[in-house]
Amino acid sequence: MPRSKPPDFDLQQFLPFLLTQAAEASAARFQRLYKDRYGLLRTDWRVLFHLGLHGPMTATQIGHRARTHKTKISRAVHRLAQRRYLSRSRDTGDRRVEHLALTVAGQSVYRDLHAAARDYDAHLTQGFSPTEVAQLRRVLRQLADQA
Amino acid sequence: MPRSKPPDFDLQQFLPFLLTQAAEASAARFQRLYKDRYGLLRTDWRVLFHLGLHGPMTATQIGHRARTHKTKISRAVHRLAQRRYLSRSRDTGDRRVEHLALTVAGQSVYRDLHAAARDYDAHLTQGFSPTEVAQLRRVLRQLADQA
DNA sequence: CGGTAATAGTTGATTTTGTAACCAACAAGC
DNA sequence: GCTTGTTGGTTACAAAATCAACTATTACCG
Repeated sequence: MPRSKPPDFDLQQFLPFLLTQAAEASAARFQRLYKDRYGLLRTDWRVLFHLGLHGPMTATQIGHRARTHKTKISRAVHRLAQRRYLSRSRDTGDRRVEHLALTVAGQSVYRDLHAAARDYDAHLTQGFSPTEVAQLRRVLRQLADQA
Repeated sequence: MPRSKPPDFDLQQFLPFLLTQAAEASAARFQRLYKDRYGLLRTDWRVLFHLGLHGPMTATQIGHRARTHKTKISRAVHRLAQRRYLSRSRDTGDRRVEHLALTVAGQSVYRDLHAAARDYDAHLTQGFSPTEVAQLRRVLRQLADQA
């Protein structure tokens, strides 16, 4: 008895599956950069990037922007502080809040990875037209935002 | 001293970041279906789907198609077999390989989730033109394949 | 044959994540 | 002031992912 394959649904075309595969493939190669060079985890470089791009922030602010759970942020901050890539300082007004900022060492790591990220993004989008790329980013953002 | 923000690189536009966010957002809502209804893990439903779509396969074949590590597959197969969603049978020619096939119960789960996946995919792509969607899938596949 | 290498699949140890509970500081209402 | 609720952040414990090592079987090759 032959198996019926509905022609209107292919797993390889299923968006969550496809998105995950594209995300994992592209993230895997970028990971080698921050992992091999600096022993960072994914959340670590995200925190690093946020601080590098936007300047001093609090853990909650980073978590909000990066859509990352606060425990993950907390542990990443801990690791980065341990390596002296960032410094923590209590807010004088609200003593629950901690302001995070990159140290000189952290800034140097950030600059290196920032350049690497820019190159890698250019490499990834190579082979597609600027229009395609712009549209891709727009659609992806929309998919990410429709919570 | 004000911080210099290179205008040519925004983390929110960085492809691996954007892809991961879109993937996580879309996967998270689909997860509720297989997790809440059947207590399945992500790899579980992937194995289930592969068997449902392509008929009996071996663990290695599934892992290859789904780009999933063999230990993940092995444990997913174990869970599915435990729940009697699939049956395992040794190959008579090569006694290392095991042929996996959905049981009647497994097929029923598969059909339910298959329909849900189809609906969900339609829901996700709603709001985009067919051209946009086709292009999106094409680009994603290319990104996923450039190992 | 006999030995080495390759393949299918599993298991165990270590790392990382997820979930919930938690502490400390603040805010609001009475 | 006191109680109740909220927020920023950490910690504990369970679930899951990762990586390496392992068994069993087959393939290759002298």
